[in-house]
Parts: sequence; C-alpha cells; structure tokens
Amino acid sequence: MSIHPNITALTALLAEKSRATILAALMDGKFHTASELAYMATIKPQTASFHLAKLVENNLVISEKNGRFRYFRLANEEVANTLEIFMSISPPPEVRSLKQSSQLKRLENARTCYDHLAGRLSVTLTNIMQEEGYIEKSNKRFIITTKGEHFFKELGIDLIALSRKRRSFCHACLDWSERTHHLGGALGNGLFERYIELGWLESRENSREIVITTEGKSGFKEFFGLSI
Amino acid sequence: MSIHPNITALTALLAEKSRATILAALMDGKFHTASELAYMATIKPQTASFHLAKLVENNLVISEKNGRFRYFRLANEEVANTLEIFMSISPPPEVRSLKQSSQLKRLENARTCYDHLAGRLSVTLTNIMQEEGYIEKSNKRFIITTKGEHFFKELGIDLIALSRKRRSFCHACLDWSERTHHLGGALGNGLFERYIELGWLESRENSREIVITTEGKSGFKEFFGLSI
DNA sequence: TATATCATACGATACTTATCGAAGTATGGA
DNA sequence: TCCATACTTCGATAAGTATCGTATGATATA
Repeated sequence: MSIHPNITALTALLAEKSRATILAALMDGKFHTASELAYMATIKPQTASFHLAKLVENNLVISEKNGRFRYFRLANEEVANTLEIFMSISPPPEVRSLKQSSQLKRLENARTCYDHLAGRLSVTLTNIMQEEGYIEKSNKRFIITTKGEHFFKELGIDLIALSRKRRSFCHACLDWSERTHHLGGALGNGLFERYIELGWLESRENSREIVITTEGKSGFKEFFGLSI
Repeated sequence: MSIHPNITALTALLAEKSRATILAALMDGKFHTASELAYMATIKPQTASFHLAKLVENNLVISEKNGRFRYFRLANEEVANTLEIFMSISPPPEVRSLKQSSQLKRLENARTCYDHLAGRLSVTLTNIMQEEGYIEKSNKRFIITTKGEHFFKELGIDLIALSRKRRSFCHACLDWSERTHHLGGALGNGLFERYIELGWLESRENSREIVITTEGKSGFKEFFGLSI
C-alpha cells in the first residue's frame, strides 16, 4: 500500500449532491440560515441540519447562533479558494434550459467569490490594475506600487485600515470560469465593498450574481478606462 | 437550486479509499496490471476490476490489452496534474510508523509525477534552470531561452524530437509536497528519461520513489552546480 | 401564557455501493 | 488436449448513509 495524502476525507464531503449545493450556495461568503440552505438544496430542514453538522465537524463551515436562527458561513477564505479550485477542474455543468444558460453567462460575467469580486469583470479589472502599474504580481500574491497607493486612495480605499485586518492582504485568487487569477484577500474585499458603496455594483438576493449599474459603467470607465 | 460546476462526478470517484489508492499507484504514469493494483489496494481482483471499469468509464484511466494481461494507465498528463492538485489541498497523511515516515521523506525528496520528475529535487533543478537563464516562466508554461537550447543540447536532449510529440512541451506542473511548480510536459519527460539513461537516477519497482546514484550526484554537480 | 417558527435529535427506511464467492471467457504453456 | 493464469461478469451480502416523519428544545411574537 503506497503512501498518499488523505484525499478521501475532503472528497467524500463534496461527493454528495446536497452538500455540494449547500457549499456552492455558501460560496458568497455570507451567512445563511439552515432552512434557507435546505430550500436551495431541495431537501427537508432535518436533512440540511444533518449535512451542516458534518460540514461544521470537518471545519469547512462555521455557525453562529442568533436568537432562534442559526447562521452558517464558510469557515474561511481558504475553504472558498479550495472549492473554487475544485470547480475549476470539474467538468462544466450540464445546461438544460435557456434560463440556466443565461444565468451561467451572468455568473461568468460577474459574481462573488467568498467576499470579493470574481468572474470576467474581476479578472479584467485585475489585469487593468497590473497594466497600469497599480499592482504587481509576485508568486501567489499581488504587491501594491506607489502609483497604486495613490489610485486606491483616490478610489476611497483605506489601505492602512485594510492591512490591519487579520487575513492575507491581497493574494491572487484562482478564477474557475476565466482560468486565471483575480484579486482576493482584504484588498479584494475592500474594493468590492467600495463598489457596492459607490453604487457601481448591486448584489442579488440568494445568488452570487452581480449586476453592473449605470453608475458603475461610467465609474469603471472613469477610473479604469473600461468600456462595458 | 443554484448553478455550479458538476463537482460531485469527479469527487465521488476519489472519495473511495480503494480507488484513491489505485489512482495514487498509477501516478507514476506507467502501465500496471489489474492484479498488481488489486494487491496494492489490498482488495480481490474482482473488486479492482470493478473500480478500474469505473475509472475507465470516466476517462481517468485507459487500458490496453496484451495477451492475457490488461494494462492500466492514467488517461493523460492532465489527469495526473488534477490528482496532484487534489493532493496539494488535502490534509497530509497520518504517519503511523517510522518506516512510513522515512518513505514519505524520500517521496518528498524525489518521485515521479506521471512521466517526469517531481519533489524537492525537481523543484530545485527547475529553480536552477530559471536562475541560470535556461528557461523562463510565462503564465503556466516555461519558455526555453537561446542559452537554454545550448544547455539541453550539451545534456544530450533532442529538443526538436521532443517538440514533435503531441503534448504540451514544457508546462509548469504543480508540486504538492513543495507547494510550487516544477517542469512537466514533453521536456520534463525528456529530462527524466535522460537522467535515467545517464544513470543519474534509478526508479524503484512499484513505487514512485526515485534514488539519486553516485553518478547522479557528480552529474548534477557538474551540469547544475548542485551539491547533494 | 399560548402559539408559531426555527433548528436539532432520534428512529425507521430505502437506496447506494463496495466487497467477495462462484462461474465464465480468453490466453499461454505443457 | 488439458491446465494454469489473468481478468471479467454475475449474484448475494453487508455496510454505509441520505432522507424524512415524529418529537423535542429554544426563541420570538401576539
């Protein structure tokens, strides 16, 4: 019997349709209630509770009690990244309806990955920031240049406050639909929340889909030179 | 129900201990017989046959009949890379014995990944080749410089013959133990076979372990300036 | 205080599947 | 021709587990 990393522990958790659906729903990095996740996976609350207990036990998910509700969230950004990697090497989903097809296109266009932006928009913005010399890629991280510090200040981002957060500051996050990297970490999160604050982007309820507003179109044009 | 890539299809295949062991054994890229794989996974031949049929059906493994033997191999290099990625994000194996511990160290030191070299030695050699300017990393591939062409020629590698092969020439392959990239593809395979041919490395039967010979030590010293 | 809602615990059930014995097929050698 | 070997197919079995009905505990609202 040969030695190999314990690959079955993690894969067994993902090999079940209901659990995979729950985890996919949690990929937005937000808290969700058990019944909400049960509805999404089209199973009864008891079954969802059963699965969630397993996910918590294996440190993929954490829970927080609030009154009679219990909120579930992915344990950390690393879990989200791991799941994105799994998705990037899995075969693409079967598209059954026209509705699904357009939904998938919008997902590829712009979506959340844990707590920051992902998809084509995120990759494009990351590329522009590299080309403009605001950030530089180094191994699996991005480094902010002096030029970049000005840029983010102008955009209304408080880099010092972000750097105080207890997490990787701006690592390169693998994008499963675009098969390349986008900006993650605290800066990725800060940028995303700023876009929302500015009204450039709007997130939809119970979906990772992100919509670019009219203000967003002119905003991205002005700051990034991006025509959408 | 939300849309997400079909993650369960692949993970379900890896979630089973016997199949995971079989796949790990096939990671050397060589052909193995069904009974050999059954022995490695400590299951009866019928059970191995059952699992191998599933793996072939899902295009992870291909088989070739030769007389009364049937040989199994990983379908292609992409499968091997995918498995390495899964291993890199899985928790490390439980070490039960001293024997296992030293075996694991040797595996981390030097092993085969499909049909080329992996582990610390491979990563070190790849780094040296980059530092010496023989190859340059570009996205997920390496590019051979003019200086590099000379080097590989001197080493006895026929680059033209290798480039004719129907596979990626020299892509960056993720190394699960070193958490960085090493040289894969046709060139990675060509280098590995040349090391064997020169007697620098020896591969062990039924294991991915690779042993560096005395000739190898002086060879790597002479050509790469590497002291082992 | 009574009631509705949310979540979990327990037990029963049905389904999946890994495993192996027995039998069958194909091949090579004596 | 007979037998040994390598592998597969089939059927039975046992183990694991996803699911849900019912019941219970906790909490908010009326």
